[in-house]
This record gives sequence, structure tokens and C-alpha cells, in this order.
Amino acid sequence: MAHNNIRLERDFFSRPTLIVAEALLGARLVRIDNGQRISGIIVETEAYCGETDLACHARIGRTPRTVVMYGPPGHAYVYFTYGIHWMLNVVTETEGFPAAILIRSIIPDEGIELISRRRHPQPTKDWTNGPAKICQALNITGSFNDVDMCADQRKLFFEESNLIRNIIVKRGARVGMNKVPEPWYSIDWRFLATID
DNA sequence: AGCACGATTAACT
DNA sequence: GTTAATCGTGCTC
Repeated sequence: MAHNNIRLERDFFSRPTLIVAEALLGARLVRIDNGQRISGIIVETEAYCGETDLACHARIGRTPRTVVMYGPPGHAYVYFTYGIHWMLNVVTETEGFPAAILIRSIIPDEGIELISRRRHPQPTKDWTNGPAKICQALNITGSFNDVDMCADQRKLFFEESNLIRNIIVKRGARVGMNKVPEPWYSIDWRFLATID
């Protein structure tokens, strides 16, 4: 439950997307819901980087949906898919360059009670091990799209974590790349942490 | 106005 | 392994 309350600031997210995607492993995602902290340690991310990345939503350029990715780093990019699911990303790099990181998996830490309630009746191991599961567990929906996660607000942000001693990072292909052509189909822009 | 599809999940067989 | 759920988005007519 220990947390040092040091937030990740905009400089953290203005770096190259692959660097940030790996650096987010072991950090804490925090949602304050009705004054109550719900948080988890990030253990899986995926990078989506630029219009040339044919898996990135921004491959079709600037649209009402993708415009957030062209905005300032540190903002949330939250989108809806399959008619049911919300996905949380954080925008990276400089304003004008479209890139973001999908938060794919976290280990629940604070607010277990609320997470349990929202994810019932799923088993504990399946509470937050998927991007849509995270949004359900943390009550994140489209109203968070474009929210500045580096601003002074008390709803959604990242913090440093002092819980992690050792992180082993594995990389692999991104998930759900059904019709995406190579090299984007197989490029290892998925980051997984094994935590000690 | 109509259509195909999706950075998924859960419940099946 | 297979499949339904369910609707916003962007493209075509």
C-alpha cells in the first residue's frame, strides 16, 4: 500500500514513445474515484507511434478521434471499441506528432475492494490483466479522453512506485494486430514486466 | 444513409 | 479453439 505520491510529470512523457513505454513498467496508475484511491502497478504496455505505424489509429491522419494523439504529451487518449470496451492510453512525444501508449495490464494495489466489486465475478488474476479490464476496474470511460494526467487534478494520473525492487523486461509483438501488415504486425513494441 | 470493422472480453464447446 | 456482444468511427455511395 505504500506510495510516495510523486507524480510523473510532462517531461517523462515527452520522450520517445518506446522509451516511455518501457519506463512506465513498474510505475503506478492512480484513479481517484469518489475520493478513494484505486491504483495498480503497470506491468504491460504497448507503443503506437506515428502515422507510419500502420497499427496506430493515427495511420489515417488527424480525425476527431485521433486528434488527442496529436496534442500535448501526458494527456489521456481514451477510446471505445467493439461496442463495449474502453481503452486507456497516454499521449507521448512532442505536440504535433501522434503517438500514445496503451496500458495493457496492471497489478492491483489500492482500492482492492472497489476493483473486486467492479470485476465480480471474475477471478482475482483476471481483474486488471487487459486494457478494457483496467478501465472497468478503475471506472475509466470516454469522459477521460484528453484529460491532462500531468495537471493538478485528482482523478487520473501516474506516480512513481517504490514497491518494485527488480524488473525484468520482455518485449514482443503487439496484440490484436489482425489485418496489420508487416513489419508492424510483428514489431516488438509490446513491453512486459516480470516483477520481483 | 449504409456498411465493415475494431489496440477485447467472457462464456461457450 | 470459437463466437457473440454491441456501437462509434470513418469510408463509400
